[in-house]
Amino acid sequence: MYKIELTNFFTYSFSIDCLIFAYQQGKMHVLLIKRSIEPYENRWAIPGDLVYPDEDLPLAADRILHDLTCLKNVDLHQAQTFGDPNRHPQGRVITNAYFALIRMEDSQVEASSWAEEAKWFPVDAIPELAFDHNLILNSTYDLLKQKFAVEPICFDLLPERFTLNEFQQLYEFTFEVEMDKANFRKKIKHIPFVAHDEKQQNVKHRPAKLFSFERNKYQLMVKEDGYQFRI
Amino acid sequence: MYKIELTNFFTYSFSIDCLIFAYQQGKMHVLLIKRSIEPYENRWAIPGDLVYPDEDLPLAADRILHDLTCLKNVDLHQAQTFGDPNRHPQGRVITNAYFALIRMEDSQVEASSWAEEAKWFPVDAIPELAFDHNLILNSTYDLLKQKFAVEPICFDLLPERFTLNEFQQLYEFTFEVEMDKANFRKKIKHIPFVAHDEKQQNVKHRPAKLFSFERNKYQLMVKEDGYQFRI
DNA sequence: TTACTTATTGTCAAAAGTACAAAAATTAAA
DNA sequence: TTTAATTTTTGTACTTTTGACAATAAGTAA
Repeated sequence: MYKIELTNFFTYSFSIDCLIFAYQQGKMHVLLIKRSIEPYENRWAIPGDLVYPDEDLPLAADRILHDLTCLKNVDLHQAQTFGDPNRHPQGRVITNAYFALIRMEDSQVEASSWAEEAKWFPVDAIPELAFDHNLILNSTYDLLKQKFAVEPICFDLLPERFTLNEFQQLYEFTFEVEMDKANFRKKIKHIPFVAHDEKQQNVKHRPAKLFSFERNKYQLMVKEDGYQFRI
Repeated sequence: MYKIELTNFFTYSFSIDCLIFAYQQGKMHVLLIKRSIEPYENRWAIPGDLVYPDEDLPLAADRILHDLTCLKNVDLHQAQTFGDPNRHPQGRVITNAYFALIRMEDSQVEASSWAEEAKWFPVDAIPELAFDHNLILNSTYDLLKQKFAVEPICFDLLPERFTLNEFQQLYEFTFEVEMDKANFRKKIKHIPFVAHDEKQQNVKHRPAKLFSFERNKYQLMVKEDGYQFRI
């Protein structure tokens, strides 16, 4: 009985949109695709598609991202859900945003399926997108910046080995502040880094030491000492 | 053409679950209802129901909460979305959690519609709930604690006028720490409070001064000085 | 060798945090 | 009315962190 009522509500569909961010040349970028289908044909959009009726959300997010951009093994985090009844011109589609942070140079992006083209855009120069995708992008980017301060996700954007200056530049860009180098180093003293013997190459000045974020140690610190990452 | 394809995906329904928290007698509580319908008849559950085909999510959250518990004018915040294909025994129902913080004594709760009963449970003594509601409750409570540290939402739990000690107790409960009274007061110096002339009543010792959180001033500080609430 | 550039470390004062103590305001009992 | 008891509120001395700025170190290029 109730089951019959339930089917009355089968008038939505549900999609996932994947916001892939990368930091390159001092700017944050986001990966967009050009739609080759209606609606909004030829418009730039966040890669996203409908979830299969029997598909779990995290798996759907992986599949959809791979279908459209060929990206694999990306660590997607759930963000907000957008459900304005009029957000899709052809019916009710509620969509759940997921985001991930990646290193552009380590990732092979290739448009596929109904994505005609895939391209990185600086977040401060986004064209008018399909659907409510500008809203989704802005909200998710804000959420991202909030998470930056309390979870060590920013290291997904940096090379595996980075200089403290690269880290500082990312920090300054994200929080829109400037900091003294010496003071920044004091501020991050508590973060578990490995210092490598290796140094920066091909610079015409004193090369900086390379560091890595020590994820294992971080997880241990969280578990054992209740460590709270905060920058 | 695409439209026809889209209807193939009309095999979900979408619901909203409302997690209402209140702090009473040194403990956090959450409002649950007893289901009078299948599935999970007679089980305790988070108040939630299906979203109408044409209804926006925030409005649906308000309506559903009111339908089941008679609560009105509650400030609901969006939380996570749960979409395990098997979470509902009668079909695919993706659900979006919303949460709110309220003062128990200011709120008239009354079970209504298919809710047979509505009752407050301490979060550390939750029975086995319908569907995946234990998971939803735990995840949302964790999220709540995270938000506590960076948004001034905890004042929704306190009386309009509260003593600094009441505030401290809520703080200590939430973050599971103990603090020296004097030091706590220094820590919160930056938060915009109004000190009232009024004092605590009916205590058999020196009565404490009453304070209120100054929301207007807070919003101004955020806007003008980029103030970041952090405790 | 020297000039130049950026990395890294150090210093000192101010601000914030920590541990503990003292003073103040109220009730209840002597 | 005084005193004890209780809790609020303020103060103090010490430690740690932060912020502004200077000094030193390690490279490149001429």
